[in-house]
Amino acid sequence: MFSLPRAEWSEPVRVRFAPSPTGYLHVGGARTALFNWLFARHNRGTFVLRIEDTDLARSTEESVTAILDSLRWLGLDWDEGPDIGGPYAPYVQTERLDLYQHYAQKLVEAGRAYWCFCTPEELEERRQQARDNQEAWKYDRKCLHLTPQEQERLRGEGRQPVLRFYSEDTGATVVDDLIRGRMRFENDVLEDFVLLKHDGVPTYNFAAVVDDASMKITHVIRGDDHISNTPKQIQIYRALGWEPPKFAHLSMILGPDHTRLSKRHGATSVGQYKDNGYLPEAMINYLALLGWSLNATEQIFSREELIRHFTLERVGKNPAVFDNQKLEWMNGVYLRKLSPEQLTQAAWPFMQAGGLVQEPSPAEAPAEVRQRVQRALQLMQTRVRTLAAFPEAVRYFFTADNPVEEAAAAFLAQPGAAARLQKLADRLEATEPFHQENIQAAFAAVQEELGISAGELIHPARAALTGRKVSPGIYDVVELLGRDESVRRLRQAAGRS
RNA sequence: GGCCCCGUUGUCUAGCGGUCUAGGACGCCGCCCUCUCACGGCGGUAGCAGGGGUUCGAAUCCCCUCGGGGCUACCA
Repeated sequence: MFSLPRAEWSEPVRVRFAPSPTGYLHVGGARTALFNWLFARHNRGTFVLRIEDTDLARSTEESVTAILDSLRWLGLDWDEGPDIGGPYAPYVQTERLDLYQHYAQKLVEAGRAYWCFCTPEELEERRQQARDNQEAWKYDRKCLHLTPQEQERLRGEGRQPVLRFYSEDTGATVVDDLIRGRMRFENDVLEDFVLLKHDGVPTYNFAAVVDDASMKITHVIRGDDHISNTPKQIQIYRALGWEPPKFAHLSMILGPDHTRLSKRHGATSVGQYKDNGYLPEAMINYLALLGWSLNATEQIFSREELIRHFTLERVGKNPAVFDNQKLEWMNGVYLRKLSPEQLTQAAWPFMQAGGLVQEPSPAEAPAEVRQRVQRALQLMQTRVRTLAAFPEAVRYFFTADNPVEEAAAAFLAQPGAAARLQKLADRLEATEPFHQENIQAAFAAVQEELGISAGELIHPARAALTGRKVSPGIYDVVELLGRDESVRRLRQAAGRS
């Protein structure tokens, strides 16, 4: 049985991720971007990146850069966007102001929009009054029937009007959501919302519609905080005589307290996860599972597998709590998949930040240093879950005088410990060549000579060599430390105990 | 308050009327491996929000209640 190529007969898929540059890329935004990207790639469609910077007060250039950086780090590449252009450029809303003006004019001409001179203060007053009377507030259309003369007069007074949409009074707007099914909204609950702000800049609902339509977006996949905007947008499409795209609303990502995930819950930006030592592959995989699943049995998916299997039908509709523990576990899974070279490359910046290496990259380090770092990282590869944990985990391989943990000190304080360490030092000093097999033999010889168990020698040795109670296998530790350093540490500890 | 969305173990989820004494994953607990820790292997813990229907039969369909969330801006 062959499956037919998907969506081959209909128009090619075009989706977009449209962040507003008012901060960093949030994991919720990243998940939305990911689902759009997966949908586009799965359907061999186009993934568009558009910057929605109509909030002049809060949008910043730094945010744009940060968001683009995070998307690149995640490997979510776009086919059209602000930096690379495309057939529907520009991809930044503040560079498309003429377009919104043009369609605003069309709406005015069609009698579907009108100028409103009410000031925010006046509106607030009336809103408050409605609240006091326990009434639901909806813009009262005070300015709907202003004559041209009255409008002139108000403008003369220096009032800068907003443009309001004349929304439908009767009937209902139905949305057939690809994830949620049919949703129905009574039109009379919608007020005449603002299309153009007093400075002529469009509001989100207007700009998004004009752009989605003019950019030929076929599927709008976004967070469910936009569900209540959808009927407004559909009405705009209708008023302009346009065919609305298909909608798919993703449920929110929640914090542990089941409220919308926010800074209060700790790390929430993609950049923070990068800085905290997470791998982009792990992040992608984890985010994909937040709302999507193939069969609930498989958890680990490569990028290619996600693309191959991703469909909107398998996206769930219930909100998901972001689980840092599972992300961490998954990061560990991906960490263990890395080759020694990849591991070294990935962990290097953290090693540098931890002060264990000087060079900014493995390529710039002497081969000997590189080898040593690589080996140390390998020894900890199954024992650590984030890249950021490496420096602390391997520190004693790189520093001469290491603090001795309390638990480790107990091993050194045991009667006879000093003699054992002394003997071990002597043996190791004479071990040649200094490799695993011979090192193990040296340990065995001391044990036999002293008539003690492996643990009775190894535990104090570990304490002496690492200052810790736990470490990688002791023979690995000794080998990497090298003969001179191992002997030195053993004797030093023996002398102290 | 109004409108809308959602509701399977602590968390992510499978389940689309019978194969469910509800499966997988994270977490947690125990055992094995073992020089410690981790990895790995094995096992355990815990759930269909509640109540009414429909049906021979409901986690699955309908209604109500309850709970959670979102929107209700000249923010997106």
